Amino acid sequence: MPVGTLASVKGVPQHLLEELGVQILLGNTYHLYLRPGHQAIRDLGGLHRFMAWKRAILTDSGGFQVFSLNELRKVSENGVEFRSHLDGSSHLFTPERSMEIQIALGADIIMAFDECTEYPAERERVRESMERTLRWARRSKDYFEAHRHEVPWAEERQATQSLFGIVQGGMHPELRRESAERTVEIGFPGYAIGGLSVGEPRELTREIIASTLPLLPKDKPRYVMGVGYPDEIAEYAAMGVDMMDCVLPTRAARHGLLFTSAGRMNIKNARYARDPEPPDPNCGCMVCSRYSRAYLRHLFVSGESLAAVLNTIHNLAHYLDTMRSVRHAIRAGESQRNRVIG
RNA sequence: GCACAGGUGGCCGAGCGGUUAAUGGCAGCAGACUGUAAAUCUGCCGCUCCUUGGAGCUACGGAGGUUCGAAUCCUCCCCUGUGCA
Repeated sequence: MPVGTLASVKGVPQHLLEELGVQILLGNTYHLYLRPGHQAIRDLGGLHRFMAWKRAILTDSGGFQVFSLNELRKVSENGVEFRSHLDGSSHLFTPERSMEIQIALGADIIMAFDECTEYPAERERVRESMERTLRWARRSKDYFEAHRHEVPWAEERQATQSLFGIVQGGMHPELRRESAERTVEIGFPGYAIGGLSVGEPRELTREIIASTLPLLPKDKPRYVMGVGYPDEIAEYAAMGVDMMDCVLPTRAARHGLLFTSAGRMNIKNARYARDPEPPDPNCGCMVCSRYSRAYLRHLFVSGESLAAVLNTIHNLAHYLDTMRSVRHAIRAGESQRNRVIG
């Protein structure tokens, strides 16, 4: 899932995202609440209509901002008090508030309000945080079920709109287990593993995913939040992860880092100044089939906004291709198995 | 010709007797980025060596001078800008 925090995948218009084959976008509760405001979006017919995107949308609950806005927030049992990064004003996010906003945005998948625990953290601190996330999950679900119909588009969306729970528990497998089991107990149509990619070694990320995944129902979507590099997402998918989101392809693109079949490529490097090759000769995307490294480098070092646009398109294409090949492999594997079984 | 104001490292621009290889910014080179406070951030950036940390050399228009010590003070010269002839 490409990340479009502010109802926009920075630099890439929706029709191009469709052309790239993007099926679902991620938006953010906290940001859209601050601007333009969830009421405005609701009044404009919901986030899909507002941003002219007919395909699926998932909204994050604001839980990650509990982590990322570390300096600007205060966590209590009731919720989190944020100081807006835009103007410094104070805002209280509770599970109920997060649900209210997300219902008003009207995404297809909305996320329970959680606390993304920082790393490193003392075991007790992680446990406390995990317990709070569980209580918030309960409250999120209760509010969602009681109020999900209070939007103009409730009927058409009712059958499909769903609330996902989020597993926390830091880097402690036992806490992850407990979090997973109790989240499943609450019952959601899909489950996320949160609290990863917060600065821990990549090896740890994989271990936690590996140990947590089997604890989540196989017949429900399993979503790892905030990962990863191309090789990582393929690996996680192979482990059984169904969904992932990450700002990496888009942010890195804006910073001049391209992901290619040969690995990372810092397109701003001087060595590409006279390189007529496409960024990735093995990539069939609309950027690689048309532009050279030399041109992309020129755009980047010149500060042309087209650089961000083209780099982002390529990186998204690369990520989407990666996932497409994962799907093909899965299908091939299934037919292989069916053949064996059949 | 006269009067002011200036000439600083690739560029712009601080410094105006010592702690100054010389603040900043730009340009340049490289790195980071993982549920987006990110078109951001970090490092390097006179030359040559040993390569932790150092050593040597060359530098603030030019040439002299004052001083223990000068980009900083003095003299002359060159150049640039503005104004007046």
